[in-house]
Parts: sequence; C-alpha cells; structure tokens
Amino acid sequence: MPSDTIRAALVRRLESSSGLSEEDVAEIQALPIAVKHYPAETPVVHDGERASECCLIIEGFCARSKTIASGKRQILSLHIPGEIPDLMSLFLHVMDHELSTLTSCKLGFINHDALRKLHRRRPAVAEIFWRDTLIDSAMFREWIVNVGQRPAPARLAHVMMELRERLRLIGRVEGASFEMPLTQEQIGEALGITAVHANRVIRQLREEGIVELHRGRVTVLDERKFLDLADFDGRYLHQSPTS
DNA sequence: TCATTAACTGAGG
DNA sequence: CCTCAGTTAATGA
Repeated sequence: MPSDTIRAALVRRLESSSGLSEEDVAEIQALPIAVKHYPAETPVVHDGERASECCLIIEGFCARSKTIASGKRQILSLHIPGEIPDLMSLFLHVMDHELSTLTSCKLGFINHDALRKLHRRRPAVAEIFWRDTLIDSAMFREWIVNVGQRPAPARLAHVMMELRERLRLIGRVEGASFEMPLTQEQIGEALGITAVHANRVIRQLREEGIVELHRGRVTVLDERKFLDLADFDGRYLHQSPTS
C-alpha cells in the first residue's frame, strides 16, 4: 500500500465521525513523513524513550506492550495501517511502554514539531487527534475487561471482532475474512495465556464452526455464533454516525 | 521457526 | 468430577 493511500486511510479513519475541511485534509496530506522498514518483532519506540516523532503505520501490524521482570510480555493493544499508536508521545514526552512491530512493517515517522504546528494552525485537526486519543483509551478499557473477565475463547473472539471493525474502516475486510497475521505466541501475549493454550482455543473455535484462523487470516464460519461468543458491543469504538 | 497435539498436572468450581 | 490452563515434550509443515 503506497503512503498516499495510507494517508487517505488515516484521514478516513479520523473523519469517520466529525468532518474535516478540505484545507485540514490537505494539511494532513502535506505532513512530511520519513518512511522506514522494520522486520517482525522489532522495537520501534522503547519504554522510557524520549520520542521526537510519531509513528504512522503504513503497512503491517504493531503492538504496544509492557514487559515484566520475569521477561513476560503483555500486549496492550494491536495496531493496523492508518493508525498512529504513539500519538500520546506528542504530549507525554517519556514513553511508559513499548511500541514494536509484530509483522514486518513499513512505518512513517512524523516530526513532533510539525504535528504541534499543525495543531495550532488547524484546531479542527487538533480536536480530531484529541478525539482519536480518547477512543484509544476507550479501547484500553475494553481490553482490560476482556483480558480480566472473559473466558479464553470469548477473549480471542472479542479481539478478532474488534480487529475486524477496525480493518473495515480502512477497507481491509474481504467478505467473511480479514487479516490477523499474529503468531500464536503473540496471540497468547495479547490474551494473557500461553501459546499452547492459544493453539487449543483456536482449534476449539474451528471445531465449533465459529471462526477459522489460518495463515494469518481469520475466516468467520458462523456470524451468529461469533457475535454471541465475542459479546461484542462496538459502541466503545465511537464510529457510528449517531455517536 | 511456527503450529499442532498428547499427556500430565493442579486449581478451582 | 469437570473445566480451564500451564508445562513439557514430541512431531509436523
């Protein structure tokens, strides 16, 4: 996906609720971006780092995570093309968690100063980034409930369901299937279970005819069962026109 | 390297 | 007694 397409995806995602003027969009499109390629499982911004730029995902999947003393990693959020996972670093100068790639990625770096200037020049853009950050925190609330309270199969289904809704926004859902190119180790780290158990849960969902996960793609086998299991209420994503 | 599966174990309801 | 989930280990793609 070329980087002007991804800027369009970024704008589409940001605009999904309130509108931006043509000038606002043009300014976002004109932001200078430094493109870099990263292999899978590579840190992009370290915990404790003082960042001077924000990271726009152009291609690939990233995650935000924290690692405890024993070395175990908890994935806190998943990120897809068109998202800026470390937007908060614009105002919170020292990173309190890590941003890393899950798959190989093409990332675009946007200078903080350029973003801050854009904020002052275009209040509507500032508002929409502010709103995006609030949605980000709503997603964290949902993530906590998911990992803390749901049984493992529902936990996985819920993450898949949210991912599908977010991929839909950038036009990346194809019929009953969508990308989820995570290893089972990474899925385990996201759900708070071991990779072996992740494998068991994936198999269970397949055997029950709910969803299939094969070679990084999810295929929904039974929408009704999927919906019931995931216990998904997408209001927290704040994407419907009435919200 | 990653995915798969079995066998065993223990916690907890 | 049953379900869930971690550990270990063997094996396959």
